[in-house]
Amino acid sequence: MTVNDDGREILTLISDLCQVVRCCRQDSVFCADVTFNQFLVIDAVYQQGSLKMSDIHRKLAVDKSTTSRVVHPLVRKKLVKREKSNHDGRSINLSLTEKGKETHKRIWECISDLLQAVRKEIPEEERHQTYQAVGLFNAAVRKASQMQKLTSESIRK
Amino acid sequence: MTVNDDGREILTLISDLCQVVRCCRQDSVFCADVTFNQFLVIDAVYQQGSLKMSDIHRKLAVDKSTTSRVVHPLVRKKLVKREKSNHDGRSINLSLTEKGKETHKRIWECISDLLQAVRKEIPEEERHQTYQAVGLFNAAVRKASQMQKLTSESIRK
DNA sequence: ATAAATAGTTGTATTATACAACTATGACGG
DNA sequence: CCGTCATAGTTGTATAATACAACTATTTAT
Repeated sequence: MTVNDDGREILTLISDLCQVVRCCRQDSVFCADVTFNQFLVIDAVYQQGSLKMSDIHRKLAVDKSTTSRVVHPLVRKKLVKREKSNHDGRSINLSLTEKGKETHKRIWECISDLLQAVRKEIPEEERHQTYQAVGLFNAAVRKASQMQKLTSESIRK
Repeated sequence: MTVNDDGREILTLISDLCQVVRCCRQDSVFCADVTFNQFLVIDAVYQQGSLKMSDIHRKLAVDKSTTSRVVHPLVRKKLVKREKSNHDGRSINLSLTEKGKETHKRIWECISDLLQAVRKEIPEEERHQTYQAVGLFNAAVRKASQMQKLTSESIRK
């Protein structure tokens, strides 16, 4: 396989990943009226007990404005609570309300089915290796994108 | 690792994939004023020489209306040509214009850098196995999603 | 004390996407 | 041959995700 063939294979994988990501995003819509992005926030806060907006922004790797817009409906739905930080007047801490914890539980039950179904589609002896490889691929694309972005930015200067 | 741990690991992988997919979509914006989706269409038509709208719809796995809306700007930009099919009065064939072919070439040169950068981030002896594993993961998520959708639809009935 | 950096919000805009409803055409069965 | 069903594609409508820019308020560094 030549260098160019690898390129095409990687593009095909990325294209397929786009579809797969879209599938996952859809599946969440019929569960507790929470989008996939919103669930990622709820889940992140759930795991940590409490998170700052800037933590979410970094963890999801989206713009601060996007973080604001994903979190706001969760506050409005009273799933998430926001409080000014004690240490930093700019900072806001997020935590789950009781309702938020119940919602997380319900969504996790929903999404667990999907995740277990995914798990079962992968032969048992290949699971660990598959997870490793997907993680490696993720890291590779992320790093390559960052390098590309820096290159493009320095070209613009 | 328990069943639930696997679920969480799969969710983490999917979440990271969302970010990675977003990175890829962004990188295309500064290249020939064509979005990533539009490039996927151009690329698909380029590889085949000619494709029907329904082929694109199936290949990208998006709604027919989405196919319409991704293709239309390409026709407007004169990168893609649409012609009524000889065999089926409903069907439309797409092919690249000369300008479209040139644009494909330029974008491919752009995106090749990214793809090669991704390639280099993966140790040589692990490349093939990584591509295989990502493909397997893609197929697993896709299949699981489809089964989930069917289950949810039959529950609604 | 001042400048620079950070946290977060809001304005603005683009892109992607799906569901529903529609028209036009083709396939199929009676 | 005709009616029904299916398919191809478009358009209306709407939601969600997302980023850049500009802003305010607060913290940090000089």
